[in-house]
Amino acid sequence: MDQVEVFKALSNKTRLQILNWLKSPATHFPDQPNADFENVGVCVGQIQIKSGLSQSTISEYLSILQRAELINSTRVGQWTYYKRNEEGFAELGKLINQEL
Amino acid sequence: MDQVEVFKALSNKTRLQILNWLKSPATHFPDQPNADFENVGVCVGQIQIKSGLSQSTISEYLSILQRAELINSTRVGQWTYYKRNEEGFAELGKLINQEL
DNA sequence: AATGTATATCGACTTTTCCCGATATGCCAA
DNA sequence: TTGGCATATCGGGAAAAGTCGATATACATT
Repeated sequence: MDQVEVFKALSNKTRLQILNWLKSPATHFPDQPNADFENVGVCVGQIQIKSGLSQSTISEYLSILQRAELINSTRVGQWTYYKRNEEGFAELGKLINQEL
Repeated sequence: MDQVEVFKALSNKTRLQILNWLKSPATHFPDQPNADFENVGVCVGQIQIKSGLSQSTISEYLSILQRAELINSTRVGQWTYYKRNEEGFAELGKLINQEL
């Protein structure tokens, strides 16, 4: 886990918001069809709509968060679903408490 | 504590290093004269020398860290001493565990 | 095979960050 | 009060991040 990379990923209001939305997908994305939040998460399009930013920006943001190991993706057909990677958050907590 | 601001402050290798140095000042700054690390911390010049970056850059970095509430400063004569603000780190830990 | 939909990638432009050197400010000593 | 340090601030140039629209890719449906 690259420290600078993870903090950069967290240095943006929209990306922080996305992480927060993904904490309770059923609440924040009630319109996702065939929702299977536990297993796969939320698809890009839903996040994009809710964010109000462009499709390309959100796609980019999601890969930044993924490179930082804060979320995971699963491709199902033409959709890519993203969900939080709680192991990454645990590692981040340890980093803050022990290394910073 | 502004979330984006604190993560931006942490998004830089040199600034992370400074925070780490300030964890054990006696080890990292053995040459500081009249060291009173517990009370005031380490002065700008010592940090600047150790970092290898310019004086203006380090002064700037220290105020970024201070605005993020991660360090405190004390002015004594012509020196400004900086030390870690452990309350800020505690708050950051809480942020990660509870809000992110 | 052709079309439609979801996502990723590309190219461009703007804003922010990274650093520097030069200058200003504040404090101390002669 | 003049000169010398320590630090802060200013102005700028280069690199990175933010954000978009356009295009490419990948899959699904007809």
